Amino acid sequence: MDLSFMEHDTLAAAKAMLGKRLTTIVEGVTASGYITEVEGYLGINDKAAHAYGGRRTKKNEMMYRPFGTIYVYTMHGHHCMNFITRDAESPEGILIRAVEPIEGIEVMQQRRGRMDHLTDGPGKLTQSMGVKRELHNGLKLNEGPIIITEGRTPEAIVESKRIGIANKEEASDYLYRFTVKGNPYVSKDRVKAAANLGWS
DNA sequence: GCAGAGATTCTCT
DNA sequence: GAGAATCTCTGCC
Repeated sequence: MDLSFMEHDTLAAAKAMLGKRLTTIVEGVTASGYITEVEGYLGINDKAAHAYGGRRTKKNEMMYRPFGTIYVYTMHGHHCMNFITRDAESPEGILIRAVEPIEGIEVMQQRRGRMDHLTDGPGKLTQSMGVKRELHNGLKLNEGPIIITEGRTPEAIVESKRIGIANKEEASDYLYRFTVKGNPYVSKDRVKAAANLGWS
């Protein structure tokens, strides 16, 4: 699909990312899900972002690549996946925090070593979908094993504070986390599932 | 060369 | 709700 919606406005792109179908093909196995939760990270001026103040290191180098680049980092032994927006002048990106599983449930369960809670968190979905820093950091969306295509449309979008950055001063209060209202496949909050899981 | 932190997850209380 | 597990990179000594 056309990725040009990621070229200019990161927060608009983050909201547009909800409902897109994310597919990975790793070790010959396909897994996919609808994106249900994302967070925006606004680079230079965002104290919670890895690129705050223009900080540029070996670890966050991929944030300075063009929109459509995949940035995978590890922390506490888990992998987190971001889609980079804009360009080298604006090192911004979208953290993919949760998806609703569609395809490859069995391999997700196998990779996770459990039957539920497969993709309702940033470290969980990368584990379920086989995403690893050493394999996928720096690749381009839709030019390799990680693909997004059109999916579903959220009935409504909920804005909330980002998770895990409580000590980032004013940036802690930014409402840059977006979830599909009524979809239970999201991190942290226990959401009462809507009849259609929040899709229109 | 090493201490410490981090956009997390799991388990137990 | 708190604490441990666990891994890489950064920053400072």
